[in-house]
Amino acid sequence: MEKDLFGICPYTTAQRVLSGKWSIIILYHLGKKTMRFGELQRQLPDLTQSTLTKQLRALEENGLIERKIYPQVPPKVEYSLSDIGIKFKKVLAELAIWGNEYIETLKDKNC
Amino acid sequence: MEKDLFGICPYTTAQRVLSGKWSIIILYHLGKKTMRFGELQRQLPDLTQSTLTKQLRALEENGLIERKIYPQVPPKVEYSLSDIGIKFKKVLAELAIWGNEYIETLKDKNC
DNA sequence: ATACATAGTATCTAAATAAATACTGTCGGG
DNA sequence: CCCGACAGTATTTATTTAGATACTATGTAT
Repeated sequence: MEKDLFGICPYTTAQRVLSGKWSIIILYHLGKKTMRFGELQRQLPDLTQSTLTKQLRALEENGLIERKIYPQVPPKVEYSLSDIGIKFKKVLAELAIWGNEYIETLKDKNC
Repeated sequence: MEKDLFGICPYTTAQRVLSGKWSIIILYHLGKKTMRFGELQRQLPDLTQSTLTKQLRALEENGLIERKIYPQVPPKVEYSLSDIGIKFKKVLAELAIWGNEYIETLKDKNC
């Protein structure tokens, strides 16, 4: 992990972690419970396996999630939120409130 | 504005608005006060004028900000948060708290 | 021996995003 | 008549991100 500069603005930092198409929903699902790869994939039918793998690796790199490998066959790998990932749930909660309000405004404009 | 589907998950919706490299910081700055284009650009020296224009247009399309043109010469254009943009400030507040905690964890791992 | 389940990798292509750079229009001041 | 201020546009290029598709490993069950 070769993360760079300190003293970075918290907003810039957050943006870096959240950009992309799937980070928020993945964090939301893992926030509900620890899940295996396959289970998570079933929650998210719109991304392919390789994309999901990449997203998970990125979140792991950034320290938001943890990956626990059980030495079994067939493989078992569990994904869960890290400590800082758990703290992110507060953001998710506000995001959910806001997202719903936003959806309402779209309906009002019926577009 | 041809935004599509309703009944969308609030997380997916939020993600769509936040993806990209600059949305959060721009919203943060406009949350402090209404600003003219040039003033905003001086706050954000890391993006070029054309990139800033595109980001602002995207946020406007998504209904998060408003753009007020004063018919003057030289031109004066003010950007501000819309109603739903103002509501986003609650998310920003949580994001700031989390972002700072996240930066702390990076320091602990000194990377 | 063969098939199945799980969690991947490896490549390649496509799409989306951002950056670089140069150009535009108009009014007032010098 | 030219310059500067402001807020852009236009075009091209580069970078980043995601998607499609095919392939892998291994132990158990049939």
